[in-house]
Amino acid sequence: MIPKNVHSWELSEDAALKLQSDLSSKVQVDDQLEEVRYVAGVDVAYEKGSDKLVAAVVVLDASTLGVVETVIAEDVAAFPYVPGLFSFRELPSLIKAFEKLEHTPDLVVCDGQGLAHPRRFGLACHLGVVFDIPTIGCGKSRLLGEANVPGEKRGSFEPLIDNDEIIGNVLRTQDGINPIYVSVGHRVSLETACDWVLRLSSKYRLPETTRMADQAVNARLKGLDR
DNA sequence: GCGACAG
DNA sequence: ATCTTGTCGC
Repeated sequence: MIPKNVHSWELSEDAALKLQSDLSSKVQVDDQLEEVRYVAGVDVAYEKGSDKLVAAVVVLDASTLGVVETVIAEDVAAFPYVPGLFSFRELPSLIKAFEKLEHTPDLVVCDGQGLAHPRRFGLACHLGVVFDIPTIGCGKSRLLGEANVPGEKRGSFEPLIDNDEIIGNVLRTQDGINPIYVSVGHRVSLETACDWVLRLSSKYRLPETTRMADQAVNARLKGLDR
């Protein structure tokens, strides 16, 4: 698939900050989902001592959760890891992978936050706006905000709050297992986002989409040094 | 000034 | 994210 909103990735940190503020106005927070036939997961992994990385997008059939397509892109990170500017490090590689995709996903589950971000423009929002596609932010840990501890049962959740604003949900996907952080990426409401994440996390802590992408990325990483 | 800080 | 040792659970 082809990016709809493109911009330069050769940016200083200051320019990246400004771009986030500008692009954040393009994020859609309401449900604009078609029939969800394909759900995609994305992940990136790094080669130990270098900035070489592998990005993967895995498309699953939404009803059977079977893998429909897997694409990989090898790349070199050109931006450092800076909390709050995460997308400028990983998105260029993910875009290369998406450009190889033959199936257009109806929904993308991202590995990182969406609106639960200092400028309300985490990786999930950025990816969503670049392709103008529905995305969900799904993080293993918290970047920003405060929340009560959700109940121990799968499906329990508590709002994640920053500045008196609900920026996401802390969601328990498995009984007694650490909850995860779900937030809106683009064109999906928070309620719908949590519904999907819960549905995709019926067996493990993380969504099946994320697990498949992680698996694809690490398989390629091993193949690199042989 | 000090700590916190997606991956 | 990646590295690492021991421990627990299926």
